[in-house]
Amino acid sequence: MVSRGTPRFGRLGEASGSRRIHGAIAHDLGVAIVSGVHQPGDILSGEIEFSEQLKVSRSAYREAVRILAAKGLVESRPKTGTRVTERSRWQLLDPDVLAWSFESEPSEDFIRDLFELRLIVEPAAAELAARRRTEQDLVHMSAALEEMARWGLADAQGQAADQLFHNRILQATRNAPLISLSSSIEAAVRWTTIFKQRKGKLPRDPLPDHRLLFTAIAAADPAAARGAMTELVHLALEDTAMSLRA
Amino acid sequence: MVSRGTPRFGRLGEASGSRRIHGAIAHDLGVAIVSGVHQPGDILSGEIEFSEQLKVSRSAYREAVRILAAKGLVESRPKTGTRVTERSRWQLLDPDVLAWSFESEPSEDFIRDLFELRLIVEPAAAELAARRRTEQDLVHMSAALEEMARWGLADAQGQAADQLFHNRILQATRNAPLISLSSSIEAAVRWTTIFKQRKGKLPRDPLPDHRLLFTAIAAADPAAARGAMTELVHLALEDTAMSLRA
DNA sequence: CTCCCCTTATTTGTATGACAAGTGGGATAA
DNA sequence: TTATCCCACTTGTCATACAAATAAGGGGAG
Repeated sequence: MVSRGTPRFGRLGEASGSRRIHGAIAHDLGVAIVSGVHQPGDILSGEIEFSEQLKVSRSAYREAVRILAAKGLVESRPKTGTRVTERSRWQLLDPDVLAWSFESEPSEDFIRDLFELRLIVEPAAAELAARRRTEQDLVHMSAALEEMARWGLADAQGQAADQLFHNRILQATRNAPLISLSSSIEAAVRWTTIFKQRKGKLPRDPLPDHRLLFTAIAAADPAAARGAMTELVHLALEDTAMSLRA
Repeated sequence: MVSRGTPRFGRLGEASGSRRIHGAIAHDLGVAIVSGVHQPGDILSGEIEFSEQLKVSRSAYREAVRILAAKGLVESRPKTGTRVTERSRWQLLDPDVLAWSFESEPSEDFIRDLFELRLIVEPAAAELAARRRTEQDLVHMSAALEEMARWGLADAQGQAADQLFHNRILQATRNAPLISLSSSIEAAVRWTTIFKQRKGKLPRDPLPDHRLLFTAIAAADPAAARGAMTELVHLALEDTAMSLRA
């Protein structure tokens, strides 16, 4: 059933969900599903058989399935078994599902769709931030921007600062669901963007555009903030497409 | 620890996740968390103790916790126990989390934020639909609209047709992540809107606005489609706010 | 007295085996 | 042929035992 040889052990870091066995299984199975190894409609082999193949207990395997079911990837019923649900029912914007998607060379279409969504949401978020940011928010953004400039964008610290800067902007929108959505997407995309540094360089230095965005938000200029963020997302799209094609 | 008396049995229908015990526990615990009974930082009593209180096996309880953890509501580690994570890490847009939120009288703020997000996403979706809809899409939308008109909006069949109509529009965007996002939100909101029919009536008959939206999409007029959808979301906001206040 | 390491108790994680419940499909009878 | 019932198969639940992780407290060295 499962075609992978016998990985068993999750990757190295990955922070959350790889240490415990059920997390590792969920991860591997999740990747196998989003990458098309198990296609919608496919029925996974029974719990006993599958768990024996993986050499884990049925409990651990079942907990993994519960995780996947919670994200809409599978659905299990007595007698029928556990089947992969159709793609339209997957929680594509769940952070884990996104991460799994980007781990296995997502399709061009998916990238396009995702950035289309970003181009809808993030400029609007920037606009809200420009309207609602407090002085405190500006202090935070500015600090992150400084860090970004100090370390450079090739550096890991610089990447972290970049992420922090964008997060500060989201916080300024004071909209929890919007923050939840955007940070999920940004985190997933940024994950892949790390590789871009190795092969080839950036299409263009993004720092000036970041400063422009900050200036617009500081000036409480919604239209300018929207425009600057739109530009940044476009840049990110080029980066991502480039790093995935290479 | 758990303050609820002894429900044990989930509600009546609810379709998914209430039948099996682990689903019921996840549901009850999920509601308890989003409604603030267990606040972020709180540590739930140990697995043995908690599962005994609920009179279920430890396995069933653990599977429930896995579900909640997959949605970011809790986080469990050895020795420390299972603690409710801070709200910023919750997957607020997960269909189940949304449903649980609406089950327990969500705060005004949350409603406001959610509709703010809808006002960002859905008009944009309508715009995309106007650009990309095929003749086939129009046939589907038209059929749903007819059903809506036939049954009326007070009827369950009419509600279903309404939902179908909006879903057809989303399908026409050809953007899977956007579909995933919008349908989650719409489903959750519509769930509450069912109650509105009982007490008080609608602010205004929404059917003409629906027809306007359809016409705009059929005419491939993105700007008009955006405007019409914006109007519809505003209407929905009034409905929802009204039904929750009452 | 302070700091560090190490032991230990506690909690989650995994394993195993047995039984209950549900359900699709085939056997059976009209 | 059609409808009904029964059965085998799969997931769901339970109970118990043990392993692994780790926060906290205690003891020893400086």
